[in-house]
Amino acid sequence: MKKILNITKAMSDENRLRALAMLQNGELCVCRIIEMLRLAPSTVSKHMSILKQAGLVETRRAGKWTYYRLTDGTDGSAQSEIVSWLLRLIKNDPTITADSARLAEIRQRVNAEKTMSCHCGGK
Amino acid sequence: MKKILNITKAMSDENRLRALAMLQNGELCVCRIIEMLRLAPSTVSKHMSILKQAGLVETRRAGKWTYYRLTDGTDGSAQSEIVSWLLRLIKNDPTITADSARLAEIRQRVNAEKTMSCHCGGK
DNA sequence: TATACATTTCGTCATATGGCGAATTGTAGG
DNA sequence: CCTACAATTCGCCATATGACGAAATGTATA
Repeated sequence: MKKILNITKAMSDENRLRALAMLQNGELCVCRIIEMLRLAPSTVSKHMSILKQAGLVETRRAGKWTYYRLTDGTDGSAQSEIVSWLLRLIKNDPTITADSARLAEIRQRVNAEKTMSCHCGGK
Repeated sequence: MKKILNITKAMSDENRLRALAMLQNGELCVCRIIEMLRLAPSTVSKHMSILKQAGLVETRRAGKWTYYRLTDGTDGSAQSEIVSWLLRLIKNDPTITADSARLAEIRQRVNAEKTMSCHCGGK
């Protein structure tokens, strides 16, 4: 029961849903998610840890960066089922489509800055 | 988004999950749910209205009683998918199995009291 | 209409949650 | 080692949530 509540509680916040939706297109480092959600780093970190605690996302450390990705859904686990349900439902939400567009821009910019030392927000 | 959050928030409370699980075996009047959850009537009423608002349950009025049931799942709606996922997951939870056992007792007692005027709790 | 009973609504309280900035931790590079 | 930067943890605040009892509402029946 505790486990299920972890999952449903993790899904019951708009910003966390937005983060999950963003991750559909592949892993993102925290700084990118911060940029997308326009929230304080500490806030985003907390959100991501809640998603991770629920088993909905996994992390990969690469140097100074931590990359988050959706938990692999090929195992038919409870998490993967629910996440695919969720993502299918919110796909057409205005907020989500706006996020997607902005994320595409960010990916382009990041790509262009590949050679620079700072990949994060790069002001 | 609002709609999805209504659903996920509705699912992110233990007592509401217990109520949903109970309804798998058929509709129940509020007084029975009160008895199962051992919560104040006002509290249970609030919980049920949240589930109804999310579209997870429907009501039927019969005289003084209001019966709640799971929303019909034959339409392949978002709600029915998520509820079946949820119920499958919590089926083996200790709290839920205990609830089921107690519900069976209550159904028996109620059946025995069919001829009495008060069907609810019958102290 | 008056009464009883099931349910809901309202007002209140304690706790949970989401937000932030400051301080801390971990890692790469000078 | 010392600095810089990504990310997390901590402490605090405002709001949301879940609990209750009291009062209101709806319905059947005397």
